[in-house]
Amino acid sequence: MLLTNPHPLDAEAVLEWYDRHARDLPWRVSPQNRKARNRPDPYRVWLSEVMLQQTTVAAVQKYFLRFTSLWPRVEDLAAAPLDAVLREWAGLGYYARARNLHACAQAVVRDHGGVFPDTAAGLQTLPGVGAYTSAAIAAICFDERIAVLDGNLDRVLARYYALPVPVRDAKDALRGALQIAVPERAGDFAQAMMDLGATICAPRTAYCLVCPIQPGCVATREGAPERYPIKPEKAEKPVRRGHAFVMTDASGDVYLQSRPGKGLLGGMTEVPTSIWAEDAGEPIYPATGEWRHRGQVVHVFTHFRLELEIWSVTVSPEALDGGWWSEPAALKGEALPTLFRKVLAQAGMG
DNA sequence: AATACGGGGAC
DNA sequence: GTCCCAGTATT
Repeated sequence: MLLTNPHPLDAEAVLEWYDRHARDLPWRVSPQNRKARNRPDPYRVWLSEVMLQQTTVAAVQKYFLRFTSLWPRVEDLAAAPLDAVLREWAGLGYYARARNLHACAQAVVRDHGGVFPDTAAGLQTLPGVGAYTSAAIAAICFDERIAVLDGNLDRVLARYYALPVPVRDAKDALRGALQIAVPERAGDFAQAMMDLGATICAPRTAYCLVCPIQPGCVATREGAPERYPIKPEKAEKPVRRGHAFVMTDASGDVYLQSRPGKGLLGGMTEVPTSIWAEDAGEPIYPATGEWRHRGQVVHVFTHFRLELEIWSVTVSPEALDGGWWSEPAALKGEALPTLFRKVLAQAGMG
């Protein structure tokens, strides 16, 4: 893919805009503060970047504050039990991130003396740190002059070059075009471009009149910047169906168990369910008792839609093994993903 | 090159 | 309802 815009990306204009309009975020060092030679803590930047993978700033903030309060340094996180990390990550989604986060903290402590590598190449060897995150940390923490290409930049550059194909078919070309533009203030530039994408060149609306790179933007000149990026058509989500079983004992405690360590919701806590398939089939109750149907929970994952029939019962706790009984007041602290919080709420244990 | 992998915020 | 978000690992 050849990018034909004759106007190079104007990094100076972007930085000038950023100096006046940078977002104030808990993991960020302001451009004014950076000019006083202050750089952010790589641990905090890494933690924020992992949390922000496919996740909005709004959703991340309270998790970031909680994690840094519980575990202020990478050694603290490395020393924590994985279960504790999963409990705190519950609700944020993409739970492989939490498992990799913990493994990464331990790798930094064990293999790097508690100090994060200071290059993108070194960072990318760590668990859960890929092309984007390694570049972001290297630029933001160490001003490595490297292209930091995330979903925001995909959109900004697709518009700037009026990219006629889906971004995934021109990733290398976009990275190359961006790389050439990276200035000495690489960290501020990376954050500036992401702020630009989040606030000016937004997905549904582009506020071109206030955009610092509007003069070179081909999509703006064409008159319909929101037309870009070109989207590949998305496949229809299949539906899976099943049953979920909420058991309480005489004292009102709820039966919980752990999911397998990998795969969907890996390592997280659940109530027993049937297999999930195209047909729910008849419920096979995990214990005998007077089961009551409590309606349905619908939950949409990235690649399928799940419809669970909810059943509840009061049982005596003998014939169950492998799990544990949790007091209702303790449910908030369990590693329950949103799906199973919805299931418990539907069963009256919310 | 495709696919698996969550959840919620903003409209 | 829809869109899509500071992506990575696996196949």
